[in-house]
Amino acid sequence: MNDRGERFNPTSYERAWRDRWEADDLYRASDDDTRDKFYLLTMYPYPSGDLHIGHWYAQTGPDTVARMRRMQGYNVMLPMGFDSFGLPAENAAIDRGMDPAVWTYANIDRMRAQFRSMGDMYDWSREVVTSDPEYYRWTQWLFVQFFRAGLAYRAMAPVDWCPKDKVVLAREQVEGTDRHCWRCGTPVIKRDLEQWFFRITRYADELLDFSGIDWPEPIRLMQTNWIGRSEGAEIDFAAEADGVAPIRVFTTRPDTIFGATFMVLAPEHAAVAALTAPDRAAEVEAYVATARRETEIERMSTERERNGVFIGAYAVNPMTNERIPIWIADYVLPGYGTGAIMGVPAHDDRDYDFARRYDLPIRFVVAPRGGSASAGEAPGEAFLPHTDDEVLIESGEFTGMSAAEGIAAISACLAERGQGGPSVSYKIRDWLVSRQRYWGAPIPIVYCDEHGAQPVPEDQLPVLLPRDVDFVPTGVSPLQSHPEFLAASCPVCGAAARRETDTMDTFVDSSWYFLRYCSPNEETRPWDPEVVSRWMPVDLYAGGAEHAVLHLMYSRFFVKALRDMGHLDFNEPFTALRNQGQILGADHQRMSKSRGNVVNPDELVARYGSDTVRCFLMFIGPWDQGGPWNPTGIEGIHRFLSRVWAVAQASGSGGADESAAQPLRRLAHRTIRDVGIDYEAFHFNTALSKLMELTNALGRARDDGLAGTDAYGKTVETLLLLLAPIAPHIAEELWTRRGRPYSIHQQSWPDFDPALAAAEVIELPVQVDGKLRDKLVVAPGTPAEEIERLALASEAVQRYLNGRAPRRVIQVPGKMVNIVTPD
RNA sequence: GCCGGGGUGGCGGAAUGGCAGACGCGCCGGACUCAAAAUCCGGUGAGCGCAAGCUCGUGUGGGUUCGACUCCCACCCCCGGCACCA
Repeated sequence: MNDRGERFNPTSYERAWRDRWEADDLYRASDDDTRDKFYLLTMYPYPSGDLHIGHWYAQTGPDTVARMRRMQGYNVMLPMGFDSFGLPAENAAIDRGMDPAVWTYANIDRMRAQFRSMGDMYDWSREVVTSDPEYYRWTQWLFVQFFRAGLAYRAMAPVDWCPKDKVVLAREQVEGTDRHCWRCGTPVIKRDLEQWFFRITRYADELLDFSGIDWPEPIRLMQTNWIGRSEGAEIDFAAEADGVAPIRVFTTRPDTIFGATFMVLAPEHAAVAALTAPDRAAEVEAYVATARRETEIERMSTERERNGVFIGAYAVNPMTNERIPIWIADYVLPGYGTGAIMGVPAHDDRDYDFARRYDLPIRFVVAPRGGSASAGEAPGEAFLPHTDDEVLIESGEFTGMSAAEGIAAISACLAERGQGGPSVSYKIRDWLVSRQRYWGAPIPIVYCDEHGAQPVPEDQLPVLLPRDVDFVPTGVSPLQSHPEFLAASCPVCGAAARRETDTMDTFVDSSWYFLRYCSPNEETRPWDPEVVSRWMPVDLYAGGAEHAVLHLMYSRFFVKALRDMGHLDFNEPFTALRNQGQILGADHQRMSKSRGNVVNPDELVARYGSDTVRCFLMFIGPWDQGGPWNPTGIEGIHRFLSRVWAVAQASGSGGADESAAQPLRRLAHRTIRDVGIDYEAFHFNTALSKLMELTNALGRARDDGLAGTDAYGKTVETLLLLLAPIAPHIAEELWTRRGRPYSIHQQSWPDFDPALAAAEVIELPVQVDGKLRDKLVVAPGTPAEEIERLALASEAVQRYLNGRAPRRVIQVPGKMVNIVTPD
């Protein structure tokens, strides 16, 4: 012991405080609190085994904000849980013979303990584990609601199939550009299988509307692009073949129809077989077969040459009445638009390449207004008109119109003639939710020979996942070979029926977990609607940007669909969203066990304590930026907290000069103002730098003999209150050591006095021609004329002015003076 | 290719039209010590100068402005997303 108190030793008290906070239920969020609620959600983790430093990074920022909100008087809920269904558990079962449930729950136990060492203010009484039957019972219940509402349906869809293992592979189990099976290396093939879908496309337009939610612009753009709304027209081209219906194409540029010189169908298009001329059949069949075998990656590649085959049939352009040849080519995708296009080579890059390759006519029908481009000339490249400076040419009655006018007029004309009309296409597809996997929530459907697919009655939920299954890879899902699981009876007629063996995508689990947190113990319904409408929507959601178009869009879809079914009374799940950056390995690569670059925080916590690790992570840079892991500098943060320790325990003798401590008091008020702003904006690094400045100022004041002043003591307590959200343990320890009442986390956030926070004197830079030459020290509010007089009187300014009168004097009040010299 | 984010000392970063480099790391010097560690104090963008001070400096090249890291135009590089969507 010395006069600065005992040594800073966080391990001596951190754990004890966490135990006490937990024993006292300090963070229990009450449903009946009358204060304003603040629901802060962080993305729950997959229980992969151990927490890594990235989890600490992601969680510490939101915890800091949650703690400040609580001190500001909000009823804060910060829940935590586990997204515990998924492939890694099943892999552990296959590779190591472990029961996926045993593996998963052991990981959860370990991670829960690691989470507790962070000191975050989670309300663990609300914990949600998605693989618990008490949870997935309601995931299944939701599936049934979607099914009844027509939002869940079954359809054939191509899936990746390993011909050696005879098993359906998930997208992430297909590796490399040659698309081989991750287990045996055999190239995968496409197979059509019955799959379950959620009809998210029904909400495409509403999902494009982000009004009223405060989300990062990049995320909104990613979702917008993913949904990919395009306005245009559908146009019927009569087929020159007996008994074949007109072929409908989708185009965003109906104004260019007079330039359509051929038609291209996707190889999968339903009309191909009927249209193909006998002498073309062999070539067409070969092409279709190749396209079907081809991998998505090959087909999607923009590098490859566009190729196709003529099918020996013709269609009629409804505007020109010309016969145009029909081709098939794999650059036309079966799933977008109508799977058929009109080829306008003069005004579309892809059609241009195709026409050049196969010597198809290229006809210009759009030209610059007043320009002299003539049709029929071989162009250097296709050009895409997109402004009103261009007009239609060679387009019959539409010649002379702008592109926009042409789109409207031609669409209207086609509609009038019953040959199509305005139309909208989307890139987004319905959400494929079935997985041919074991470790997920079973899809609650049974198949009856008589009544088809029937939902399991709600009072029979959950459909429990059997535990006594064999994980030796046999090529089929373990559920397929489990007779007791398969056997069911039809809910309609009671006859023997077969149970669905597919399980749900884990993104279904995570599309509603934030609702379950509100009333996690409901046994007769998924949530209590009253409690949900009290807590929801989430006020602030913090997590990684990698979920921009998956989880974050699925959750929006769920909320909108459940609203329309009458289960919810709001439109959006997450009012505000903030994305943290990603902590990369020291090698600048994404952290992963296989790369061996994962940083485990446990040993850092053991060495420096939780507060130091928290502060260090928040100090290394802007929270939304992330970056490669580099522990250099953690000592500096440890020193900072050690200085906090020292200045908080300094004691002074009486008779200290209170007025000499006035600058310290002013700095304290300024710091209250600035740190509050920074925490709210997730600028934790600059908040900490201001706390360091305040701490350093306290150290100087102590060395100047001011430790006994009232201002010093007040400033120490201010420092502890501002530090409490980001370094909760040391703040509590020092607070109670000063004899202040437990707990600092139940204190009010300090107020600042704007008069004290304002600067007492201003140091005003004086520039000559924009270059700094001198500084003036003036009181705030000094009149401009006085400042100008002082600036012009400056010796340095006089030297540059050299006897001349200034041409101009520019002042920015409180900021600077600039003197502009003549010439 | 398209969309988004970014590029500032030896390093992490601060400043979003007004003193570039706050805060911290590292390094250099000093105090304390028999010595070291720890701690504390001072210095630390580059160049020139004994100094006062001057010049240059925020990816590159232009521009706007009294004044640009910040705004505009063109380009280079790094990271992320999408990728034949008609």
